Amino acid sequence: MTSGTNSSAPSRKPTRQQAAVAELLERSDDFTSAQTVHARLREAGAGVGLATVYRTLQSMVDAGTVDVLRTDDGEAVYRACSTHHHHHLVCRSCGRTVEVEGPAVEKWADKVASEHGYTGVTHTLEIFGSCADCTAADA
Amino acid sequence: MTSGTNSSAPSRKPTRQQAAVAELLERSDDFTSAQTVHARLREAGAGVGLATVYRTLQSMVDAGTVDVLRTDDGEAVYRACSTHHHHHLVCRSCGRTVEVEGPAVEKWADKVASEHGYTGVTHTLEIFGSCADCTAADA
DNA sequence: TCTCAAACTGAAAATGATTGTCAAAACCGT
DNA sequence: ACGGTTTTGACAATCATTTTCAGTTTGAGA
Repeated sequence: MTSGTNSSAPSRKPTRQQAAVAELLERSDDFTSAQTVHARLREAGAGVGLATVYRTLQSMVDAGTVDVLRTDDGEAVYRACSTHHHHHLVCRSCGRTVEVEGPAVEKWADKVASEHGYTGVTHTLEIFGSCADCTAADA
Repeated sequence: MTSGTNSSAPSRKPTRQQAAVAELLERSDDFTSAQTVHARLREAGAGVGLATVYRTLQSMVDAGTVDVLRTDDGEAVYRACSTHHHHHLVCRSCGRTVEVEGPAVEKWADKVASEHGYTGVTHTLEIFGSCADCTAADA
């Protein structure tokens, strides 16, 4: 129900395709959709099946090595991120992303939730804006 | 490009279908998907076309009378909310939703963003957990 | 009230991301 | 090399959402 690929095993050696997806993500700074990853890999010669891209991305999310969020139109986008808890400051135009932390926010969310009797609390927080370069370009 | 239905006009009298969708949302406490709204209206006798449900929901979002967010699987869900800026505390099991405010969080987000040179900042923040009732039921 | 154009509706078809299927291919330990 | 397990990938199936387009409704004016 969680992954289907591997669940609790110490993780095998990544296959060529898995490595390709992982490396592509490492190289790009912004969130990238599965479709785009697939297209880029194809262009780069190292073709990887679309289904495999989705599967790999999912297991990476499960493994916590990749963050995922949804664009306004519901498309899932992925990004290789640091493993500790953080949030994202994303440029609305170019996608440039900065990881940010806000310990105070975490505490606030937990407090508010427990005040209302909620347990097992998690939260999502993304900040959007126009980065300096894009703001300048718009002028 | 924004709505197609109405954009800057002082808004006409709502049609029977639009009223039906609006009333249904008013009556339900939790976030509801377009598909569900459509199904409920159909059951209730007052049938409204699926396309119309989507169109109506969208213009309500544009008008700011309804909040929208995405479930984990990317489905859009809607809820009639107060018009001032707020966030949601949503029960993961039953969907029970509480509107919460966090002025400090707003300021923090703006500050962090501007520190990184981002302008025109917006953000999304949702808190998920298991409400008291559901936590009890699980025991 | 009659008329016409603009706005609205809805059934059906189109779209597009994501997932499921399943036979072939890559791997692994023996 | 051999049998068993895992992964892959082309393709079909799903499913929410959008678009199309012809028929209906609405509103302002004659």
